[in-house]
Amino acid sequence: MNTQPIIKHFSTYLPLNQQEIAALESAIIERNIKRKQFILQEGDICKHYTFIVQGCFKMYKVDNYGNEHNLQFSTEDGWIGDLGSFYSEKKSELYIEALEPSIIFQIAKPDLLHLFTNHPKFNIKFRVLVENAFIQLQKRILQNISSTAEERYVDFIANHPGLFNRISNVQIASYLGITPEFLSKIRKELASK
Amino acid sequence: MNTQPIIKHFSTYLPLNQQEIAALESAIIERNIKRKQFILQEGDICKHYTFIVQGCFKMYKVDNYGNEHNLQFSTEDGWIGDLGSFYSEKKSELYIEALEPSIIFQIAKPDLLHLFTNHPKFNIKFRVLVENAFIQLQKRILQNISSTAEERYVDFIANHPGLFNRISNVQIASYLGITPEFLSKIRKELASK
DNA sequence: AAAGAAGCTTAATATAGATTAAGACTTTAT
DNA sequence: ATAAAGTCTTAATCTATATTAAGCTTCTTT
Repeated sequence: MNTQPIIKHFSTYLPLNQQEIAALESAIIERNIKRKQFILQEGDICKHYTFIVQGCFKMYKVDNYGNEHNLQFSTEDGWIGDLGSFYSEKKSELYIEALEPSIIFQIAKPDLLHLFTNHPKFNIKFRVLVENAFIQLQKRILQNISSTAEERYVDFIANHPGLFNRISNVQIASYLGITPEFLSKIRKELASK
Repeated sequence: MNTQPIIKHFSTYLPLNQQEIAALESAIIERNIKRKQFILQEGDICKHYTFIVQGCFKMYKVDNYGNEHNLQFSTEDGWIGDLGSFYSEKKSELYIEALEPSIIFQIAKPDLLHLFTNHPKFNIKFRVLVENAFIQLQKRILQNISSTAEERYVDFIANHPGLFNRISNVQIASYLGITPEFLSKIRKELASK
């Protein structure tokens, strides 16, 4: 198991010493995930924090009409998981599914709590991780309550230059909260400008 | 200065010892805020984490057309602040304004970082605070991309039983991302059901 | 007490975005 | 290699929500 990607991920923010690296390595499990494979399904309890070494995932909810609504995408060097379910240990309402063949590292809750207790640095790193994710979500909420679909699409493309060539417009529409047909219309209008 | 409310707030989650209470007390500044008074304005850097002892605040953005969009309300026993500006030390795009005469405790950034470094318990508490806020925001995003305005209003009322009698419908409409006129129409339809 | 500001509602009209349906194209699985 | 599944687009029609404007009511300030 090549743990370099996650060690690098942590060390960029706060360098880890040998002890901390060893503790981290003993907490992670490597998994290979196929395209379309789920790592979380509605009704499951989310038991792991997942770090993506390679690949791409979507996290979404299926509503009462069977429609999917994408809450989040994550790729290399990012994290994914249903924090609500993870901490409350209640059933999740979300699915997490691989959009590409992927390699992930997972940390189970007891192992994460052990890291928090014995190596304060991880506590800090995860506080900062969640703070940053929170700040991003706030921006998205503001956009959702104050911008048109076209503005949101333009902004999504600008802020996710990597993703745009990697996932389908159907997935992007679901993230923006619009139908694929309307996204197609928006793209046509933008092209003619 | 009666610091009981904030000590109780922390102790409910993780009891504080005498040392920690003393450290917390020396970090906080009490302020009385009048109705319509700002504790943050666009262009300011957010220098404090704010705990609300009594009263009610809204945090909002003013868009290019001069329209306000409410991102968050907070009341007694809650926190408010622009975390993005607080941690990045960049200018905020948000306003935080009292909707009622209020009493707050503020912790300046150096004092908070000092607490984080010297009393790990605060690190944990603030990680959990942000995690919970993050989980709530995720639910709100899901609702925004998957529900009608009527569903969002019904849900807002159900989840904020205290607020509903306390703030105007204009403020609620701004939070939901709709116009006050349309909210009025929704309320009429709900009443006739 | 009076004046002004803010809040709530109604209604007519306009627009953003959804729905339905269909056809062409591309990718994936057998 | 072929069928099946998924993708993208177009267009017609429909619906949710915005805009504008007006009138009435309730707070807030002097």
